[in-house]
Amino acid sequence: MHSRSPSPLDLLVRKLAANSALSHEDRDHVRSLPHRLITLAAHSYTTREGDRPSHCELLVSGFAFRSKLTGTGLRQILSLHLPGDPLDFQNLFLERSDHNVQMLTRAQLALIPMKALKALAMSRSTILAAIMRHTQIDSSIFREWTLNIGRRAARTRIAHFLCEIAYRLKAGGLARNGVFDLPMSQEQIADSTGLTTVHVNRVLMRLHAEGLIHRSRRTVRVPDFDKLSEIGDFNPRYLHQGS
Amino acid sequence: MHSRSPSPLDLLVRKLAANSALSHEDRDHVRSLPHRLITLAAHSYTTREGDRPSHCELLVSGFAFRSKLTGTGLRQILSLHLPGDPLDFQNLFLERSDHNVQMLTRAQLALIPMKALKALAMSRSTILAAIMRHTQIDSSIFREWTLNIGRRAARTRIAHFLCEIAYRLKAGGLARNGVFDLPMSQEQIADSTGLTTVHVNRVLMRLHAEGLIHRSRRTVRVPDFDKLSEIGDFNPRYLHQGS
DNA sequence: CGTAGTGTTGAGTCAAGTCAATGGTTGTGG
DNA sequence: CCACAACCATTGACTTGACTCAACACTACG
Repeated sequence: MHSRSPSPLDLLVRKLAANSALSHEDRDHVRSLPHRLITLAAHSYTTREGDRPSHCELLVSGFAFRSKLTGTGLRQILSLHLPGDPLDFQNLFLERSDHNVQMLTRAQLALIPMKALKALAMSRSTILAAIMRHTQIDSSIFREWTLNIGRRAARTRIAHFLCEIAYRLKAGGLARNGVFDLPMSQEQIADSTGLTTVHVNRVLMRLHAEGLIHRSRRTVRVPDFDKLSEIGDFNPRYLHQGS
Repeated sequence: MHSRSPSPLDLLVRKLAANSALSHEDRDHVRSLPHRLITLAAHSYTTREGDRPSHCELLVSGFAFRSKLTGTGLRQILSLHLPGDPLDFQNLFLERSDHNVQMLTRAQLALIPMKALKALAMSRSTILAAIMRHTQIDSSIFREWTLNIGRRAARTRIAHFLCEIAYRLKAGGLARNGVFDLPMSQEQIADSTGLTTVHVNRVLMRLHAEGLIHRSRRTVRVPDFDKLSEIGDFNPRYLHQGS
């Protein structure tokens, strides 16, 4: 075993190995995928609906999201991506993207040529399985969002949304003592929850007044996660962590 | 090449081969998967949230759907499955199901032991890739539903829903001249679109009065698909057919 | 210090929900 | 074949959660 220099691809290895068993050999193969690092400004797109993606993107730092637009231009945010998340596995076997991928903040991405990733995946089925498992967890989150948007009242819906972010950030080591960064405007929260900006503001104000959340700028503190979970009808089962 | 007797697994072969290139050898392997046929009554479950699925299910005849419930018992239907659709690829690499799978009508299922399917998929990466592609199309449909429920008005939403079903049924050879079976109660349509039964009824009545749809029992006729598509903001791109 | 993006608030409206009753359909068992 | 039960569709009257419109305040940043 020779020593290796740390690489952004370690993030990908960690992500895949967290949910699937990967041999040392598999890990080495992932780590030696060709890639290059780029930095993007907040709001910039990496993929637009209709694009033929040529690279698979790994979010090294910063936040990103996926979205779709209606014919009249209304936006729905479909998912949120935290540092360390791969962004494009959902498109791996589709010719054209059916949604947009956009940065929420300034972000660093590792770009892995789709061809190389696909070739590796096709030659090592454990890696393909690990990727598939990751996309299936992604899909489970889509399903929970559908339930959230379709069947929960605004207050519950927003509480649920906050719980998910808090939980995922904590799992990724990005939250301490219930304090975390949520670099989203209220408009973006509205587009994530199927509500309007004004209504999101009112609900947040009320949650704040009730002491369920504390906000200053883009930092949120949740003093009692269990209480917020109850209000948000949140159960992390759908995130398929551990097990 | 020897002759083969027709089998329910031909449906699976057709489904997978429709979207991915599979060799004759691959097809033969899929066709020779172990399986057994069962018949289920309308409304029966094959999977419940929390279950550890042991079989992968292929819908041979009849209709099925996936759903989740909120803590207070409200239901959201997440997807609809037509004859020929596989039902459980979404759970292939997850230990526990995060949603329910339920029959809409009396239905025939082919049950394929998960182990056998997984073993085949792991030994032939083209097959795993075909399965993955299928689940990714599934996910694309989840995303469109999220947009539909989150950002479109009731009338548009229901029109969109009807267009999707009509389109998919037609693609599967299950609609003629814009006439097709929609074996769903208005309550089920409501749970699919994030609306209430009463409101679904009013919208359907209005669409009917405007001549955009004709209904009798569980049969629907769409005289002008393009017009309904326009009202429903429907574009079949997200179904990733052909290409 | 101006400009653009956000956040906050009030007043008024409306799409969709709630509640409740009626009638129609389907299926089943006697 | 009828009668009952269970489910489903339809409608009216009323309510409300969320939206719209329109100000105004705050913050960040060149």
